[in-house]
Amino acid sequence: MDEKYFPEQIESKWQQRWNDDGVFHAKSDDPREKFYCLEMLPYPSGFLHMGHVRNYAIGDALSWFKRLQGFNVLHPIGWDSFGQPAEQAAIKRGINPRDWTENNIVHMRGQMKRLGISYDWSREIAAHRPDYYHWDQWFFLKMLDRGLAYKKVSQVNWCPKEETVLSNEQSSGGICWRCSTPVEKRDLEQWFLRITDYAEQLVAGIKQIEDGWPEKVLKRQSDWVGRSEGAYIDFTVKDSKQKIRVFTTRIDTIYGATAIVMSPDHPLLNELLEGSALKPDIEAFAQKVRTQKAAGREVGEEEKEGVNTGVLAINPFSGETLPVWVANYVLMEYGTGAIMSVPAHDERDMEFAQKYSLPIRQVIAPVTHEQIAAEPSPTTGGDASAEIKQAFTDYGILINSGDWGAKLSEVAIPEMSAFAKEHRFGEPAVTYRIRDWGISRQRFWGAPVPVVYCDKDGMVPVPYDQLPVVLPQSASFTGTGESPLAGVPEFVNTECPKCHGPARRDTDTMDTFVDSSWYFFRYLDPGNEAAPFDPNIAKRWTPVDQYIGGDSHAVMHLIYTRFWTKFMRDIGLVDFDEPVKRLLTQGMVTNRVEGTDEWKAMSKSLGNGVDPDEMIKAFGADATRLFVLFAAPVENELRWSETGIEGAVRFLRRVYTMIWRWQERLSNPIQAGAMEFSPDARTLRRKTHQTIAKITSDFEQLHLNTSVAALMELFNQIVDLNADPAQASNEDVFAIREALESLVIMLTPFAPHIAEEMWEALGHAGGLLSETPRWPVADPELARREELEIPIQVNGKLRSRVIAAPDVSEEDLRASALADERVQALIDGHEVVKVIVVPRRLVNVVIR
RNA sequence: GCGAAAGUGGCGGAAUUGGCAGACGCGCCAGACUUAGGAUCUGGUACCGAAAGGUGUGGGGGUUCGAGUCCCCCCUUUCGCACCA
Repeated sequence: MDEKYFPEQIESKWQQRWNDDGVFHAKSDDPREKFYCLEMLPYPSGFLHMGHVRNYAIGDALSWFKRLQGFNVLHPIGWDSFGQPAEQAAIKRGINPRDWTENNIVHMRGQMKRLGISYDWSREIAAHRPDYYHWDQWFFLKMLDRGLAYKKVSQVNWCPKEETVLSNEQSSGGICWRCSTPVEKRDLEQWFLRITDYAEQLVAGIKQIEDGWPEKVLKRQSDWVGRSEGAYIDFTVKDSKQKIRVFTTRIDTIYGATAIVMSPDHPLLNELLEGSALKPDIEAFAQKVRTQKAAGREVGEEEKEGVNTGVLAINPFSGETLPVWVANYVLMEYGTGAIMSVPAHDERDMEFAQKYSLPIRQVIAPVTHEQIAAEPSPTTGGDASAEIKQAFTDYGILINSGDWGAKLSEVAIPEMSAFAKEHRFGEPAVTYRIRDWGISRQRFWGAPVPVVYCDKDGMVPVPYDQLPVVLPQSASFTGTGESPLAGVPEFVNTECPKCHGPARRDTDTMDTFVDSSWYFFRYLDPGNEAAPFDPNIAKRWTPVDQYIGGDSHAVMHLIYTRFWTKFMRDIGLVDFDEPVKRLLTQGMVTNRVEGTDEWKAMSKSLGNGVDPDEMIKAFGADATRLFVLFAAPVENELRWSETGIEGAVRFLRRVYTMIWRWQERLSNPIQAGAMEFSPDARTLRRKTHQTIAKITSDFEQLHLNTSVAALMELFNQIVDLNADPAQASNEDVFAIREALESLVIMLTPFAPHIAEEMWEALGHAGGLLSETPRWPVADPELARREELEIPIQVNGKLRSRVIAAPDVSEEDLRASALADERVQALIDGHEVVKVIVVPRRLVNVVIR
């Protein structure tokens, strides 16, 4: 041990020691209470960036905290190693994706180890290895067995830059999640997973996790699923048996419907227009809309456009005849692809009606609480003949609505739905916005879809005992949007499992989000060759106690993994609905983009990246991690600046130097006996216990920045004591040892290497981790303030203070406030109206 | 356009949830030690004022003995959704 602080020596020493002793090995048969701490597994791009460092530093701090508290902590890591960048490297530079990926993993694993993150490396997994994607394929077949995987031709999202299909979640907002390129639409035959079958559960399950997940993420998920309650209503086409079914959430406005509007893609359209002179015009219009849509969504709202079909339909409630239009603002993907247009009570319908001079009829009137109380009459609340220019979209009271007049919307909606059902022209209905998950990718670097096609037997799943379907060594990487696997005859040509005749393999691979939907279950049992994992072992560790990652995955990974868990529950692998109890979405680490005022996430292409290795080299892993955690609350954006990190080094060095200074004195035992603490020593002891209490509770809420601040405060208090090791009394030594040992233990989650080093210097052999919990427990007596400095206000303004014992009575406090000289001077000549005494807080004298 | 969240020193950010605003750190200023200082240590650092004192948490109003915190209006920023019937 050296008196000077050389981080690289200390860090490599302890990394070696931890590794040799296997201290981060989690054992499934350990009887202590478990804690599963998980960070989102990285894509092996080649280099860690500071965002990773922040992610792992947070998870590591929590893992250490729980370990020191005596929990059996599982803290694993792995690689989300299938995906685009590997293939791009192959296309651009001719490198084999497998070699590229493996090399990157080697480098990044080294970086993680140099950071000293306390992972259980024996559980490391990688998605691109056959022993992992074997189980992706297994899950796919299970879904196929249950009808949850299916193939269909549909309009899919296509990223023109990456030349691949994207799921709806990956193209949210109309742009590619990875490269932000606007997506186009293409008709392709694709594999889908029926996530829509779980739509209801994905909404309902939110209740189970609402205490542990950020509200923001749950709101996005709930919006994404887009549950909507309403009704289907059938409008019979005049002079025909055809019915046009619409979905509405506002059946109470149906008497205000002045048109039916259909999507240009509506399948019924062709039939309805049979023999109509308008057919060519309408088809031309539909084609125009399709072209606009395929080009990708424009920024800003498109003008509403439509054409009258000449067809008429009958409103089943009123018997009224309505024109049927086709318009670009009605989406085939939502509801039934047709709507009833109620201009008076829907903004979009209003805009459309105004443009094409459709009638606007008010059927809902605003209603006040007084009116509700006063038993409203059919005419209450407004003049129906008045011209309306703005849609009134709130609930209100029905007018001009036949038998339903005078009812409140809330009452009319369920009654009218039931009426429609009774008379067989409609029914209550729930619709969802979420669409099935398209998982086919025309890519090489992914898990092959385990299905073959036989001329005789058609589509045949690969039998479970023939898994995994292994990716070939290589392929021709052209980046043309064709599956590279299609160009590998050894792969494509196979034997039909049923008839043993010649057959062709499916040449698409699965979305990499399949891999990440269940990876944290594989950590529990990574070597299992018979199943993805043993349910009994999983029971021991799951659900995940704390998950940490960026919120960019709020409606991608995080919704897929919830879906996957519910599926695993249905096939008996797990016995719960929600995989993650608590979720932390950490803020991004940003850096100024060279030559601009913009702060953006660090990336190679922007040239604003910071290399963690350089930080480690210059300041040490401990200081780098400490700084990242101290610089901002974990959920905030962290704007990188190198000036602050020196403060972290300075702090660590000062603590280290102090330990060194006291080492000798502290390692000699002091005689037990009655202790008489000096006022300064008492102050230090109180500070120590207050700090323990604060940090312990801060950790529960992951307020890591304030924990570090509290450690610094405690250290400053020790410095203020300014004791000389050679002269210090036994009591001082006791107080200082208590403070320093607590400080070292509580510093461990932030700077584990130097903490271990200092713990050893304090005379403890065997390292900080032990069977008995080391985390200090605050003495409530000492953590409480010994005396209070209570502010005295006059008319709400601070005028003086009084020192009092914590248990001072209200009367005494009032008396001492009124006796205060300053206060008396201010009272002089005024009337004391009242004196407010807040126990332990303050006194406010109100004068006039 | 709709929705949500947030506006506190030069900067990152604290504030036991209605009770001493600015903890902790960065930066800056002064001093000490030094051949030297981009090292270290000590002190200072919201604003106005020589001081006493006054003013201060985006702006305006309100509730309260007391408001960074609660309520209303406005402004700004960030994020999410963008025809979801």
